[in-house]
Amino acid sequence: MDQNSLPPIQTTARDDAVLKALVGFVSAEALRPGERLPTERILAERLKVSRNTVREALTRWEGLGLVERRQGSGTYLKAAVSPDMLHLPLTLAGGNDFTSLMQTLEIRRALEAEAAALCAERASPADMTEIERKLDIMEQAFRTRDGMSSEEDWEFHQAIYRVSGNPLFEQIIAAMHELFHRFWEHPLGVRDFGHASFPYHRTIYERIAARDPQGARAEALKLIATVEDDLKRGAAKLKFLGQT
Amino acid sequence: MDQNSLPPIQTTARDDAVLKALVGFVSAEALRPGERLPTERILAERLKVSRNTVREALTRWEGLGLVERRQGSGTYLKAAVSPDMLHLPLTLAGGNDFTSLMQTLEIRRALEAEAAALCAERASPADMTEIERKLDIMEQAFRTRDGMSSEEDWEFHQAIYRVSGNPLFEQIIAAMHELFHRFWEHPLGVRDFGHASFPYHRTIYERIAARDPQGARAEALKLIATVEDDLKRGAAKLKFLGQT
DNA sequence: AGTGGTCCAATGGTCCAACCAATTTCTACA
DNA sequence: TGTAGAAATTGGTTGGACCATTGGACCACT
Repeated sequence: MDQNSLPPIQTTARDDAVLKALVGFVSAEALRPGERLPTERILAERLKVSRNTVREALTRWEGLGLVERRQGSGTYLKAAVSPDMLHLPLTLAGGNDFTSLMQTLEIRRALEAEAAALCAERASPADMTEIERKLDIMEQAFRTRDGMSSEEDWEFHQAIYRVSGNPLFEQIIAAMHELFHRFWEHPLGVRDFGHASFPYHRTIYERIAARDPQGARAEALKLIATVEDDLKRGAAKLKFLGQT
Repeated sequence: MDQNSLPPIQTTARDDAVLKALVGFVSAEALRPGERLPTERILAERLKVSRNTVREALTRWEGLGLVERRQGSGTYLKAAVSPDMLHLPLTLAGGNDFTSLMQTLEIRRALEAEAAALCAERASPADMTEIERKLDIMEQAFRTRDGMSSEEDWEFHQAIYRVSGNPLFEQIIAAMHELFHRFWEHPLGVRDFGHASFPYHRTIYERIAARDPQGARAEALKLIATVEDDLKRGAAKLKFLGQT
């Protein structure tokens, strides 16, 4: 039997309907991020549903990062809303241990390489200027403080993601960045952590400037490889010292 | 059930506290996906919180795909829950259009290549047997139906993600698979959609079997490239016909 | 033994009315 | 005119009620 010939019927879908109505409202009113939505009480009255139902719908949107609620103030739009959005809720089993850090690094390696390659294909002259500016700032910070600067480093990489033309790169890696950051603060006792990765920032930039996707991909892979090496050294050191 | 695994929560930040308490409960009871959570009324009573607050917390979890609620039956765990989860709500603007499909394909290309490379490094003999089995099934289905079979094809790729040793690959791509699937059903009028990618499944397998990470990476990139080409052809065709 | 029907308790879904807590706005006083 | 305090606004929480669906128990009939 064809499985699709008997789809489950849809009986009740109150809050989904509320969501749909909200999408329609935001579109009709042309609300832009930062603007305030009607109050829950007004929405409940207009949509002829209880305030509880409105709240469930808004809770969903809040979970998706589409909306921010401020008690006493109101509910504010945080991102553009369109009728044909697609949501991919991901929950990663994170953690601070060596294994999960390596796993997130593997994901980052994959995305970093691809973003660099796409960047090399698509960067406009203006884009290149912007990336070079971020690179200069990063190198300057490196020389001044004689060490990797996670903040300027991160901005350089973000610029590449942005120029890649695919917002998903930045979204995914940004979500994992918190994890990296937490870890960056305590570099496992490896004093020169991140030093090895420094030169590859410029080589990546050069490959992008040369419109060489494969070269950019290769350099990005080398960069992440050095970070992985540092991570492994740190883990080995901790293990040697008997820590977890 | 252990009474002490659901202690009353502290004041302020109610629903976040409820979520934290729920995480603790699931951990303490070692609940596995598919098992049923306590009813909302019981949770409300144990946590000394109103049922509405419990519902808001569960709505969050439902939005994250962690939990499924069935009226009249109960609330069921859909995924493993750990205290240090990382939530990553991705929102794609535009559902079925060409741009967002290409964007997800770019992500998939990145992850597919990396997973194949890792797979080539880490696959055990048993793993290789499993992958080859999936490959045979897929090729069999291809010859029988004279066309790509999204189901068997998907299983082959999943096997690779699994053998890569990094669950994040499967999680991220699985989250996007729904999009691919919806699209696969309506291949944009390209009759032989996916045909071109067929031979690369075996070449990927061969590179993995040969313990050749770079080769596996290259073959995976070729596979996705054929899919992208099909997608572009389909988009051009639609544009030619004046559709959207 | 199996089939279908009926009933009933459990459970999530919705609603209401009130109050709490944070924020904003208005107002009266110095 | 400036500012502290009152009042209104708004999201957060509570408790209670009822509805819709589910799934098991029980029963009559074949």
